[in-house]
Amino acid sequence: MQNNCIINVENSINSGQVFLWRKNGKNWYGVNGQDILKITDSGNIKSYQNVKADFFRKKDNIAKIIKSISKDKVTKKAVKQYLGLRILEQDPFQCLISFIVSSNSNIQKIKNSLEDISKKFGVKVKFENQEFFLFPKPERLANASIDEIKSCGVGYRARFIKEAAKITVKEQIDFEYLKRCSYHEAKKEICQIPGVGNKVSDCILLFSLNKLESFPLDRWMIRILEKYYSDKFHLETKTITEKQYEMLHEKIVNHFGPFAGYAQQFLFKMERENYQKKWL
DNA sequence: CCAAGGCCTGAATG
DNA sequence: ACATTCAGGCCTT
Repeated sequence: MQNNCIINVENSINSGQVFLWRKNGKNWYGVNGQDILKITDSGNIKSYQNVKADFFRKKDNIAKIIKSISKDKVTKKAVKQYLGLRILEQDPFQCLISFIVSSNSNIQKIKNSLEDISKKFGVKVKFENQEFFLFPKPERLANASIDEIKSCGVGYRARFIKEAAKITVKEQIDFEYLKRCSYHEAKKEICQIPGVGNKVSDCILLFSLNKLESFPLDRWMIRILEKYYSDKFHLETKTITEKQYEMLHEKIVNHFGPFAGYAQQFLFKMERENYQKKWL
């Protein structure tokens, strides 16, 4: 019971949720929208803007969640192995752009691109004697040229980024509303944004909009399902169509329950570690 | 509704 | 060296 309350900062940051983070000595520093966060090894957060954000989702009853998602041997093992791994609650706009950038890419490149975007369009600040660039505001990216954005190494995603920023500025998307409404409603809304499909939207919903039943199905998760859950979720085709994705997600929520997103995060972390994949 | 092909980029593979 | 291939997908045909 007590053990379940521990937060493992390292595992949480190094699990493919966030990209603009670096370790300096014992402390982690990261960009979260218009804020910079410092996390000490004991898990205390200091905010550049003095904002009290629940970055580690302490509001979640983690003991209850872990009990809820531990439906089979595989998740039980993953949860035990990476106890303290948490879903992070990020700035929604940064999260949106981050996962548009992530599509058809990999962690190192995503990190590089996002760093370039911050440097080029974000405001430089000093925090604890270190230099940081805040994540650009939607207005700044909405007004940037496609070529300027492309210079950050994002290729064809540049126009998606500009368009997503424009939609945010025009308030055609309301993150505060999306935080409150249902998973399906929020998903429908956010999939309207160009460059945001099934997988990317599930990441945004899980990591910034409070939708814990969201279960991003990327290549790794599909591989994991094939490897450990072939009896429960039979996957025949190589490419997952929209309809199949939807049906698969329904089966997944039926199995793992309303906090399926946590199960996804533990499984993803476990398998990537098994293959010794690099993080930040 | 499904399948196939194209897309920026850079690190890894042959 | 150089050419493929591939990587946390999405969009168009």
